[in-house]
Amino acid sequence: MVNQEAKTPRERYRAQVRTEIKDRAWEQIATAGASALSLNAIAKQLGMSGPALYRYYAGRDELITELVRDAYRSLADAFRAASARPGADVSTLASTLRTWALEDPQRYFLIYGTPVPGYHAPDDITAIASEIMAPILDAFAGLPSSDTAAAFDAHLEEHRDWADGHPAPAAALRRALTFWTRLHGALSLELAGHFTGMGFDPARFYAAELDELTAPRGGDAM
Amino acid sequence: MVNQEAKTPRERYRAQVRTEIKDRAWEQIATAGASALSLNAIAKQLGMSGPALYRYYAGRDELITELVRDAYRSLADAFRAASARPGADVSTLASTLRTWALEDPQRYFLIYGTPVPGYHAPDDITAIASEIMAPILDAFAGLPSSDTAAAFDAHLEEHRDWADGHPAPAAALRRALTFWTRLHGALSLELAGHFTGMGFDPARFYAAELDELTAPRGGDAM
DNA sequence: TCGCGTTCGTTAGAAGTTATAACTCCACCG
DNA sequence: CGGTGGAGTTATAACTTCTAACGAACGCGA
Repeated sequence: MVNQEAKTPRERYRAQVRTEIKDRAWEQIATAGASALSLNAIAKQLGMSGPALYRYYAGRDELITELVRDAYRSLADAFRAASARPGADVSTLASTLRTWALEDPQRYFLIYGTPVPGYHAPDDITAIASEIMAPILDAFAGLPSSDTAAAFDAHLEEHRDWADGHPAPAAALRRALTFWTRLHGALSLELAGHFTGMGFDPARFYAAELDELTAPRGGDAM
Repeated sequence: MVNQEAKTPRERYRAQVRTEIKDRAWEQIATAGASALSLNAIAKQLGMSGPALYRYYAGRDELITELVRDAYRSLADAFRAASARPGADVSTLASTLRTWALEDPQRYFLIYGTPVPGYHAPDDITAIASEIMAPILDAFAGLPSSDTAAAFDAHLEEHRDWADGHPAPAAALRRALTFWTRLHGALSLELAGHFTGMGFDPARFYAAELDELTAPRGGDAM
């Protein structure tokens, strides 16, 4: 989307049709979920019939993989932009995540939802996934932390490869990890509709979870 | 499964075939996920061809709904059994949840995974869902709690319908809620494979999260 | 014990889906 | 201005869910 360096008119056209296909795919996914995505329906919407689409994507899997890649990149970009804002902190990231998720729940589930047992994401996608972790680590590395050594911190100190050379202490790593998992827990259950009918406000619960995530504790200060 | 009161031989046979169908469906779901569930394949495995299956289930949706119901009931039963064990506490429930989830990840995702946008679960299923909450509420109601009033607790006091008349204070309700969402966050990300390649032990992280869930805090004692 | 009706399983078929193969045709590049 | 490669087409195969119509078997009641 950024590098629109299309020299030949053919490449320009091809790129345009590809994004058009993805746009329709996102519409379908937003309304009916990823499992209901139909290449045929997309082709019809574009005015061309069926197999023409295979000139642009090798198949359903390749299209979905591309959408997953875009979703990851979108979230990574949102995080990067949010953390670049002056005065940005953990709370900024949290609200960015929630806003991004509510913007298109199915896009969120495309990343953090039910995985297909056989499928393994390509390397460049997992690279973007780790790119998402960086702003979170940054945010927690700058936060004052008076941790007592939780048992998990020591374990984490020996397995900090995923931090990708980030100089944060193990306690910050753990905080970044819990930031991720707890907010995912609250968010995915909300988006999946498991809170409907319970009455309380999901946004307040999310805020309460975030609050506990940032507030230092007394004894085992998290 | 419990009430095997099948009077007529026809009903006996019918019930047996229905469970046979569900067994094959579970096998397929465990290996290929719910989206790849094929009624035709199940019929072939049972030695009968295609449309015969519609005598037993009105369609794919009804079969999946039945599987979802069974999954909920299975988890509810596991929770009930675990909380009935002498010395059972919050940690017991947590390990029960994790064991149950690891036993069949796709069954877990059938409940807490990506929702189909249009679909709305029948009432009896949501009833079982609230039945799952009861043991958690019990466990936290019995735990000593020195909470300062978090803003969310007050909000929760006004929206405690979902607790279904449980006499636990709002603080316990919040703890039960966070128990659910945090463990779901850690568990679903693990099962979805988002921890693979990060190096650390998901079980230890799960234990650390549980630890913080049960340990009372200093200031705002959670 | 015998018949009749319910239910089961079958085949046929419609309307979808993904995906491949073969063919036409136009646009662009040299 | 011609040749080539890419775009889009139809036809086809192999799937899927699901409906309709038919036959056969099973069991209940007389």
